[in-house]
Amino acid sequence: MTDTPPAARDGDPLDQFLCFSVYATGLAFNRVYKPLLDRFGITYPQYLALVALRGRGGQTVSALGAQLHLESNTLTPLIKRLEAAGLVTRTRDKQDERVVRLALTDAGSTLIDDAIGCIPAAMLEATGMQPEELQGLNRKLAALGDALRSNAQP
Amino acid sequence: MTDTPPAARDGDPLDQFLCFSVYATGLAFNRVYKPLLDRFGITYPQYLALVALRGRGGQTVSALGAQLHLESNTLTPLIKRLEAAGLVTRTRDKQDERVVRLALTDAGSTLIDDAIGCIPAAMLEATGMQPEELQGLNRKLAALGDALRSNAQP
DNA sequence: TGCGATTAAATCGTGTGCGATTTATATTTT
DNA sequence: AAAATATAAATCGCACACGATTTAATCGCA
Repeated sequence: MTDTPPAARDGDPLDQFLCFSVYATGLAFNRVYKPLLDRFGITYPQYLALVALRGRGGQTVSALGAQLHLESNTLTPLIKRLEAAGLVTRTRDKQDERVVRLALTDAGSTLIDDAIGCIPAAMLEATGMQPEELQGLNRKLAALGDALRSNAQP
Repeated sequence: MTDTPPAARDGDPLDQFLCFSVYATGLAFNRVYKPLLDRFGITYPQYLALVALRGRGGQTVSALGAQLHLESNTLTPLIKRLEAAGLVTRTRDKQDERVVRLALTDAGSTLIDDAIGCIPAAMLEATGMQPEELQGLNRKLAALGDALRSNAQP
């Protein structure tokens, strides 16, 4: 039993880090999503933005950012690509010209409805796990994310 | 009870997606890590690479990529930045000139030892959770990541 | 032996993330 | 009302990720 090489016995030292599991699982999710989303011509963050806009139209960039935990420096270019693809409209608010209001176009609405119709099921399949187990993991991870955000710098 | 606005009752529709919790928690981890790593002049992926190289010197780019779940298109520039910072050496293997062997410099070894000495404790603090709880989450997430990778395209 | 396949890294282009700054508009204060 | 402050987006530069391709070296096998 003593002839097991250290690397094999210890495994990857990174595997001890929860942050690494989160990081690597995020990469893995992206790789499963990519071929599915490619058929719709969108990226994963764009998919998230469309889902968020489907839930509530007329949102500002800041409000969308609050949902995605992103700011305008990331969102503005992303949204402009969605606008260029004809999926989203950007309109300056008449009451307050500083804010930009976002909405799905008909094409964007149709696309995200179609995507929601097939992608979540494919992703569930790819996890090979039971929905209840994934839901439990989701709750714990969401709590962890909340804790980290509440203890971050700003 | 019927006067609760839908958005408040349902919450963010994205919150139903486990992939989003993974994504958003990854962002949150990064934001806690950033000020800690800034003091060492490295990024989070660079930190992971240094930890992996500390565990085992003389690795090839591919072997490091297997640990990080990344490939040379991502790693080569990252490693070159570590080399430029004097933390890592890149050496062509004499037996097989295709492979590049990586090792920590003394400065790199000292830096990552110092970082390991204080950062994990600070991160644990930032989660506000118990180590056992985080370990359980780590195991479940690692299993999820493995499942996703085994069901991905390549 | 030689030449087509294979392999390891590197390169390139696109799309995020994000700190820092800028621009434009609104609000507050005096 | 004018100046100072605050706020919402946008812009800029840098560092990942990653698909696709390229370059260089090794291998395999007729």
